[in-house]
Amino acid sequence: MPELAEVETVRRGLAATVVGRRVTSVGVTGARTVRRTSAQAVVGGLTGRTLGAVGRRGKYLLLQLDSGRMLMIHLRMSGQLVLAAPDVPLAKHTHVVVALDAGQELRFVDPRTFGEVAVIDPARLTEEAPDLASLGPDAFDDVRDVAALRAIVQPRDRMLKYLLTDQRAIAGLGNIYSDEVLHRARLAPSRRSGSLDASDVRRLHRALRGVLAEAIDARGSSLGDAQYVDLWGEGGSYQAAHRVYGRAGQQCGRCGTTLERAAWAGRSTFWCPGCQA
DNA sequence: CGATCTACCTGATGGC
DNA sequence: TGCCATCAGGTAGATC
Repeated sequence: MPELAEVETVRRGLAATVVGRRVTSVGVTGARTVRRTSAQAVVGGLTGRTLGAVGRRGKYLLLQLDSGRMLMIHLRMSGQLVLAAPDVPLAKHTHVVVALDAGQELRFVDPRTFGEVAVIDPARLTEEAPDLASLGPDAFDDVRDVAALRAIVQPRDRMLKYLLTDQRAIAGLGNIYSDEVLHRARLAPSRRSGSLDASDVRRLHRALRGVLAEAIDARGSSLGDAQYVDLWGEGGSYQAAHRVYGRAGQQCGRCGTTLERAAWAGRSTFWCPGCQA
Protein backbone atom coordinates (compact mmCIF):
# COMPACT_ATOMS: atom_id res chain seq x y z
CA MET A 1 0.00 0.00 0.00
CA PRO A 2 2.09 2.89 1.11
CA GLU A 3 4.83 4.12 -1.15
CA LEU A 4 7.19 7.06 -0.77
CA ALA A 5 4.53 9.78 -0.77
CA GLU A 6 2.40 8.06 1.85
CA VAL A 7 5.36 7.22 4.09
CA GLU A 8 6.64 10.79 3.78
CA THR A 9 3.22 12.08 4.84
CA VAL A 10 3.34 9.87 7.92
CA ARG A 11 6.93 11.01 8.60
CA ARG A 12 5.91 14.66 8.54
CA GLY A 13 3.03 13.90 10.86
CA LEU A 14 5.34 12.17 13.33
CA ALA A 15 7.89 14.98 13.11
CA ALA A 16 5.16 17.43 14.09
CA THR A 17 3.78 15.41 16.99
CA VAL A 18 6.08 12.89 18.68
CA VAL A 19 9.57 14.44 18.60
CA GLY A 20 10.71 15.08 22.18
CA ARG A 21 8.04 12.81 23.63
CA ARG A 22 9.07 10.15 26.14
CA VAL A 23 7.77 6.59 25.86
CA THR A 24 6.03 5.64 29.10
CA SER A 25 5.04 2.09 28.17
CA VAL A 26 4.87 -0.28 25.20
CA GLY A 27 2.46 -3.09 24.46
CA VAL A 28 3.19 -5.71 21.81
CA THR A 29 0.41 -8.14 20.92
CA GLY A 30 1.44 -9.12 17.39
CA ALA A 31 4.45 -11.43 17.34
CA ARG A 32 4.77 -11.29 13.55
CA THR A 33 5.07 -7.51 13.59
CA VAL A 34 8.22 -7.69 15.76
CA ARG A 35 9.67 -10.78 14.05
CA ARG A 36 12.91 -9.05 13.08
CA THR A 37 13.88 -8.98 16.73
CA SER A 38 11.39 -9.82 19.47
CA ALA A 39 8.64 -8.32 21.59
CA GLN A 40 11.07 -7.97 24.49
CA ALA A 41 13.58 -6.16 22.30
CA VAL A 42 10.95 -3.67 21.15
CA VAL A 43 9.49 -3.12 24.62
CA GLY A 44 12.93 -2.90 26.24
CA GLY A 45 14.37 -0.73 23.50
CA LEU A 46 11.55 1.82 23.63
CA THR A 47 10.35 2.05 27.21
CA GLY A 48 11.67 5.18 28.90
CA ARG A 49 13.29 6.47 25.72
CA THR A 50 12.74 9.91 24.25
CA LEU A 51 11.92 10.12 20.54
CA GLY A 52 14.21 12.25 18.39
CA ALA A 53 14.39 13.16 14.71
CA VAL A 54 12.06 11.31 12.35
CA GLY A 55 13.67 10.18 9.12
CA ARG A 56 12.68 8.19 6.07
CA ARG A 57 14.67 6.11 3.61
CA GLY A 58 12.58 4.75 0.77
CA LYS A 59 9.55 3.28 2.50
CA TYR A 60 11.26 2.85 5.88
CA LEU A 61 10.47 5.19 8.78
CA LEU A 62 13.39 5.76 11.17
CA LEU A 63 13.01 7.46 14.53
CA GLN A 64 16.09 8.36 16.52
CA LEU A 65 16.10 7.35 20.17
CA ASP A 66 18.09 8.99 22.97
CA SER A 67 19.73 5.60 23.54
CA GLY A 68 21.57 5.92 20.23
CA ARG A 69 19.47 3.23 18.66
CA MET A 70 16.58 3.77 16.29
CA LEU A 71 13.01 2.68 15.88
CA MET A 72 12.49 1.22 12.40
CA ILE A 73 8.99 0.88 11.00
CA HIS A 74 7.94 -0.52 7.62
CA LEU A 75 4.24 -0.44 6.74
CA ARG A 76 4.51 -2.93 3.85
CA MET A 77 1.10 -3.54 2.25
CA SER A 78 -1.45 -2.79 4.94
CA GLY A 79 0.32 -1.17 7.89
CA GLN A 80 -0.96 2.04 9.44
CA LEU A 81 0.38 4.30 12.16
CA VAL A 82 -2.36 5.98 14.14
CA LEU A 83 -2.19 8.59 16.87
CA ALA A 84 -4.99 8.20 19.39
CA ALA A 85 -6.01 9.03 22.94
CA PRO A 86 -5.71 6.03 25.29
CA ASP A 87 -9.46 5.86 25.83
CA VAL A 88 -10.17 5.34 22.13
CA PRO A 89 -10.81 1.60 21.57
CA LEU A 90 -8.07 -0.26 19.72
CA ALA A 91 -8.76 -0.92 16.07
CA LYS A 92 -8.85 -4.55 15.00
CA HIS A 93 -5.34 -5.77 14.06
CA THR A 94 -3.53 -3.38 16.39
CA HIS A 95 -0.20 -5.09 17.08
CA VAL A 96 1.96 -2.49 18.85
CA VAL A 97 0.92 0.37 21.15
CA VAL A 98 3.48 2.97 22.22
CA ALA A 99 2.21 5.20 25.05
CA LEU A 100 3.72 8.68 25.16
CA ASP A 101 4.12 11.12 28.04
CA ALA A 102 1.81 13.61 26.38
CA GLY A 103 -1.04 11.18 27.02
CA GLN A 104 -1.33 9.99 23.45
CA GLU A 105 -0.63 6.58 21.97
CA LEU A 106 1.14 5.75 18.75
CA ARG A 107 -0.47 2.57 17.42
CA PHE A 108 0.67 0.20 14.70
CA VAL A 109 -2.30 -1.42 12.94
CA ASP A 110 -1.75 -4.00 10.20
CA PRO A 111 -4.35 -6.53 8.97
CA ARG A 112 -2.01 -8.50 6.73
CA THR A 113 0.88 -8.48 9.20
CA PHE A 114 3.53 -7.95 6.51
CA GLY A 115 4.65 -4.75 8.19
CA GLU A 116 7.22 -4.59 10.93
CA VAL A 117 8.50 -2.69 13.93
CA ALA A 118 12.01 -3.08 15.32
CA VAL A 119 14.55 -1.26 17.46
CA ILE A 120 17.95 -1.54 15.84
CA ASP A 121 21.49 -0.32 16.34
CA PRO A 122 22.53 1.98 13.47
CA ALA A 123 26.14 0.96 13.99
CA ARG A 124 25.19 -2.63 13.15
CA LEU A 125 22.89 -1.86 10.22
CA THR A 126 24.36 -4.46 7.88
CA GLU A 127 23.73 -7.25 10.39
CA GLU A 128 20.44 -6.10 11.88
CA ALA A 129 18.76 -4.60 8.79
CA PRO A 130 20.50 -5.72 5.61
CA ASP A 131 17.46 -4.70 3.56
CA LEU A 132 17.71 -1.14 4.86
CA ALA A 133 21.48 -1.11 4.44
CA SER A 134 21.25 -2.12 0.78
CA LEU A 135 18.64 0.45 -0.27
CA GLY A 136 19.48 2.55 -3.29
CA PRO A 137 19.32 6.34 -3.29
CA ASP A 138 16.01 7.73 -2.06
CA ALA A 139 13.84 8.60 -5.06
CA PHE A 140 12.92 11.99 -3.62
CA ASP A 141 15.66 13.06 -1.20
CA ASP A 142 18.65 11.76 -3.13
CA VAL A 143 17.68 11.79 -6.81
CA ARG A 144 17.60 15.56 -7.12
CA ASP A 145 19.44 16.17 -10.38
CA VAL A 146 19.58 14.39 -13.71
CA ALA A 147 23.07 13.10 -13.03
CA ALA A 148 21.84 11.18 -9.98
CA LEU A 149 19.17 9.48 -12.07
CA ARG A 150 21.62 8.78 -14.89
CA ALA A 151 23.87 7.01 -12.39
CA ILE A 152 20.98 4.69 -11.56
CA VAL A 153 19.73 4.07 -15.09
CA GLN A 154 22.89 3.88 -17.17
CA PRO A 155 24.88 1.06 -15.57
CA ARG A 156 21.91 -1.31 -15.82
CA ASP A 157 19.87 -2.72 -18.66
CA ARG A 158 16.50 -3.66 -17.29
CA MET A 159 12.85 -3.09 -18.04
CA LEU A 160 12.04 0.31 -16.56
CA LYS A 161 9.13 -0.97 -14.50
CA TYR A 162 11.39 -3.45 -12.73
CA LEU A 163 14.20 -0.95 -12.32
CA LEU A 164 12.00 1.73 -10.77
CA THR A 165 10.44 -0.65 -8.28
CA ASP A 166 13.75 -2.29 -7.28
CA GLN A 167 14.48 -0.72 -3.89
CA ARG A 168 18.19 -1.50 -4.19
CA ALA A 169 18.39 0.53 -7.38
CA ILE A 170 16.15 3.43 -6.32
CA ALA A 171 14.22 3.50 -3.06
CA GLY A 172 10.65 4.58 -2.49
CA LEU A 173 8.69 3.89 -5.67
CA GLY A 174 6.10 1.13 -5.74
CA ASN A 175 3.50 -0.10 -8.16
CA ILE A 176 1.45 3.09 -8.37
CA TYR A 177 4.11 5.74 -8.64
CA SER A 178 6.35 3.79 -11.02
CA ASP A 179 3.44 3.59 -13.47
CA GLU A 180 2.56 7.25 -13.01
CA VAL A 181 6.16 8.39 -13.45
CA LEU A 182 6.62 6.32 -16.61
CA HIS A 183 3.42 7.68 -18.12
CA ARG A 184 4.42 11.27 -17.43
CA ALA A 185 7.86 10.57 -18.93
CA ARG A 186 6.24 9.00 -22.03
CA LEU A 187 8.31 5.86 -21.53
CA ALA A 188 6.88 2.35 -21.81
CA PRO A 189 7.24 0.14 -18.73
CA SER A 190 8.82 -2.54 -20.92
CA ARG A 191 11.43 -0.13 -22.25
CA ARG A 192 14.98 -1.11 -21.33
CA SER A 193 16.99 1.29 -19.23
CA GLY A 194 20.02 0.71 -21.43
CA SER A 195 18.18 2.12 -24.43
CA LEU A 196 17.48 5.56 -22.93
CA ASP A 197 19.16 8.56 -24.52
CA ALA A 198 19.92 11.84 -22.77
CA SER A 199 16.52 13.38 -23.44
CA ASP A 200 14.74 10.22 -22.22
CA VAL A 201 16.64 10.43 -18.93
CA ARG A 202 15.82 14.14 -18.62
CA ARG A 203 12.12 13.42 -19.13
CA LEU A 204 12.24 10.56 -16.64
CA HIS A 205 13.92 12.82 -14.10
CA ARG A 206 11.41 15.60 -14.55
CA ALA A 207 8.51 13.11 -14.29
CA LEU A 208 9.97 11.54 -11.14
CA ARG A 209 10.40 14.91 -9.41
CA GLY A 210 7.02 16.17 -10.52
CA VAL A 211 4.93 13.13 -9.63
CA LEU A 212 6.53 12.68 -6.21
CA ALA A 213 6.35 16.38 -5.30
CA GLU A 214 2.69 16.56 -6.29
CA ALA A 215 1.84 13.29 -4.55
CA ILE A 216 3.50 14.45 -1.33
CA ASP A 217 1.66 17.77 -1.56
CA ALA A 218 -1.58 15.79 -1.94
CA ARG A 219 -0.63 13.71 1.15
CA GLY A 220 -0.43 10.51 -0.88
CA SER A 221 -2.95 8.28 -2.61
CA SER A 222 -5.83 6.52 -0.86
CA LEU A 223 -7.67 3.89 -2.88
CA GLY A 224 -11.15 2.55 -2.41
CA ASP A 225 -10.31 0.21 0.44
CA ALA A 226 -8.95 3.18 2.48
CA GLN A 227 -5.95 1.15 3.57
CA TYR A 228 -3.72 4.17 3.55
CA VAL A 229 -4.53 6.93 6.01
CA ASP A 230 -2.32 9.36 7.86
CA LEU A 231 -1.76 9.55 11.63
CA TRP A 232 -5.18 11.09 12.15
CA GLY A 233 -7.07 8.68 9.89
CA GLU A 234 -7.28 11.07 6.96
CA GLY A 235 -6.74 9.82 3.42
CA GLY A 236 -4.64 11.48 0.73
CA SER A 237 -6.03 12.91 -2.49
CA TYR A 238 -3.45 12.06 -5.16
CA GLN A 239 -5.55 9.15 -6.44
CA ALA A 240 -7.63 11.77 -8.27
CA ALA A 241 -4.50 12.70 -10.23
CA HIS A 242 -3.60 9.15 -11.30
CA ARG A 243 -3.32 9.09 -15.07
CA VAL A 244 -2.86 5.34 -15.60
CA TYR A 245 -2.90 3.38 -12.34
CA GLY A 246 -6.15 1.41 -12.07
CA ARG A 247 -7.45 2.91 -15.31
CA ALA A 248 -7.22 0.04 -17.80
CA GLY A 249 -9.89 0.37 -20.49
CA GLN A 250 -10.20 4.12 -20.04
CA GLN A 251 -8.84 6.67 -22.47
CA CYS A 252 -5.44 8.22 -22.02
CA GLY A 253 -5.87 11.86 -20.97
CA ARG A 254 -2.96 12.84 -23.18
CA CYS A 255 -3.54 11.00 -26.45
CA GLY A 256 -6.93 9.25 -26.16
CA THR A 257 -5.61 5.73 -26.66
CA THR A 258 -7.21 3.02 -24.51
CA LEU A 259 -5.04 2.35 -21.48
CA GLU A 260 -3.77 -1.18 -20.96
CA ARG A 261 -3.05 -3.42 -18.02
CA ALA A 262 -0.64 -6.32 -17.91
CA ALA A 263 0.35 -8.66 -15.09
CA TRP A 264 4.11 -9.01 -14.89
CA ALA A 265 5.67 -11.09 -12.17
CA GLY A 266 2.31 -11.12 -10.47
CA ARG A 267 1.99 -7.32 -10.35
CA SER A 268 -0.35 -5.14 -12.35
CA THR A 269 1.23 -2.59 -14.65
CA PHE A 270 -0.80 0.14 -16.35
CA TRP A 271 0.34 2.18 -19.33
CA CYS A 272 -0.73 3.91 -22.52
CA PRO A 273 0.41 2.10 -25.67
CA GLY A 274 -0.25 5.28 -27.66
CA CYS A 275 2.12 7.79 -26.07
CA GLN A 276 4.57 5.71 -24.04
CA ALA A 277 7.42 4.24 -26.04
C1' DC B 1 22.65 -10.29 -13.93
C1' DG B 2 17.70 -10.17 -15.00
C1' DA B 3 12.88 -12.02 -15.24
C1' DT B 4 9.33 -14.63 -13.08
C1' DC B 5 7.11 -17.33 -9.52
C1' DT B 6 5.77 -18.25 -4.72
C1' DA B 7 5.07 -17.25 -0.09
C1' DC B 8 3.80 -14.40 3.68
C1' DC B 9 -1.61 -12.67 5.50
C1' DT B 10 -6.47 -10.55 5.81
C1' DG B 11 -10.20 -8.37 3.67
C1' DA B 12 -12.90 -6.44 -0.14
C1' DT B 13 -15.26 -7.40 -4.25
C1' DG B 14 -17.59 -9.66 -7.95
C1' DG B 15 -19.60 -13.75 -10.26
C1' DC B 16 -22.68 -17.50 -9.83
C1' DT C 1 -27.29 -15.31 1.31
C1' DG C 2 -23.36 -17.97 0.72
C1' DC C 3 -19.43 -19.82 -1.59
C1' DC C 4 -15.50 -19.34 -4.38
C1' DA C 5 -12.01 -17.05 -7.05
C1' DT C 6 -9.41 -12.98 -7.66
C1' DC C 7 -7.15 -9.01 -6.34
C1' DA C 8 -4.49 -5.58 -3.26
C1' DG C 9 -0.01 -0.10 -2.14
C1' DG C 10 5.70 -4.82 -0.52
C1' DT C 11 9.58 -7.72 -0.38
C1' DA C 12 12.63 -11.96 0.11
C1' DG C 13 14.00 -16.04 -1.77
C1' DA C 14 14.11 -19.66 -5.17
C1' DT C 15 14.34 -20.92 -9.86
C1' DC C 16 15.23 -20.63 -14.66
